[in-house]
Amino acid sequence: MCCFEPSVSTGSGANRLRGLAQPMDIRQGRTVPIDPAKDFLVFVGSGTTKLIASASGGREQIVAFHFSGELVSVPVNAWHSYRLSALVQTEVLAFPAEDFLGIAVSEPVLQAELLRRTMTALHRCRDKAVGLGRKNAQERLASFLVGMADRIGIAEEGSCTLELPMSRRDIGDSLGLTIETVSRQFSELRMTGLIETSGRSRVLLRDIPALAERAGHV
Amino acid sequence: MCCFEPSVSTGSGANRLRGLAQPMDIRQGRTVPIDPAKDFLVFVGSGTTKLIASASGGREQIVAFHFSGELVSVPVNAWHSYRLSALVQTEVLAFPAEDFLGIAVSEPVLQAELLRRTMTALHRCRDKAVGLGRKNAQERLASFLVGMADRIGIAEEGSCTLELPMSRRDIGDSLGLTIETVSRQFSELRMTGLIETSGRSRVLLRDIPALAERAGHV
DNA sequence: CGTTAACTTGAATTAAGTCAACTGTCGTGG
DNA sequence: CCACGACAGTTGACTTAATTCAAGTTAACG
Repeated sequence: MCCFEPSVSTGSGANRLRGLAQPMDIRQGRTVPIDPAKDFLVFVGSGTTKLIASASGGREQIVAFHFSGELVSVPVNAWHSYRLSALVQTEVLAFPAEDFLGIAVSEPVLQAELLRRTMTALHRCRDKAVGLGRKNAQERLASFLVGMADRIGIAEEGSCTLELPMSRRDIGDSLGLTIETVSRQFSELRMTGLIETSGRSRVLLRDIPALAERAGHV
Repeated sequence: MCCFEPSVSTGSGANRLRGLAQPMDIRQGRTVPIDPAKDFLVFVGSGTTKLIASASGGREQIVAFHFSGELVSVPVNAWHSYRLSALVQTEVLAFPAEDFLGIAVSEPVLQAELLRRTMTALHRCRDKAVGLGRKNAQERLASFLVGMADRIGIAEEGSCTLELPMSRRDIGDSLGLTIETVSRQFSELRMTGLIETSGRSRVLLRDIPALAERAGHV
């Protein structure tokens, strides 16, 4: 459970935190059931989740993916309605944000960790916004792959293997593209030899610097 | 200087914070000069700023606007290069993020405020990502106007006046659109009677609920 | 009052979306 | 272990929203 767990499991605030949230098992494809009346902070103990925003007209945008040990802020009073959904069998702890923050005030180390994570999420979200606002389909997919390599890639000599837990639809919903466009861009990258794929979920990144170049990362 | 100033100006950490940053006056159109080797936290004392990300090919995406009393996190180790630029004559305090956070650990109230603000920024950024990923030009502009009304609008009976400090280019760079498309959408909204404009910067929002509807806010 | 840069409008182009048909993968049950 | 069915993914042809390029207008400042 990564670097967050120590803060949770020690100190006087830890017991108070435990009282706030029951551990929950979320089955693949299910939404984390949270009270729609307040903001939540959800800790992903194991598994993978996606944070989905719904706009009008049934359009959905995946705002972030989360892996074991990560913490997600799920807002409720926003312009769009958000929900957190499990990509695989996932264990979570869902804390009402206000209660969590109340406890964190008296636990500076916990609060500092929370702040650090929130800033990381903010910086990721900004980089994502740049991609959505100013990049073409090819750059978006390249950027996505490089980003995933960073988080869940298994490095090999000069290359990197990815086992993607999300479907092409999820990738499209994350990149602001249709499933068809994502597919075409996969084919394109395959054609140029930058990646290889096998089955639906395995991707081999053959040259990450070249992919980052193609992603338009400055 | 809003609700952040009290935290800065009282307590033992306040003096330490003051030692970290000289107040700076940034002239219209100039970039806040910060050491490109480390992350910064910039407090906007008065004025307005834009946080710009540069992707390859000279493309720019404005990631956020900031008004008096707000705090901006300017990252350096990200996929894109960021800079903070003044839309009008602006006073700022620029803190090296690491130093600021070091002091904040021993000032729970300051840290809590910082956390609260960072979460607000994250939630705004997510809503923005939804717009960039899944909305058409009309919805994006409507969303922008409603958002600005929320932050700097002068409410009147049933309507709201905006004095926009940013150009059409800035709006385009913020919405992931070209200046021409922004202009056409302004005309469109004018035509349908949802807004009136006078001069380059004044906008009258005649029906905010209708605009929010058109913005695709759920 | 004149100049200049910001903004607007129009016509042609293009990247991505849509619609439709086809193919491959993977889990199930014979 | 293999065959089948269902669904995920791919590919192609056509459409469309937004961009690009170009030519006016208008607002703001000296």
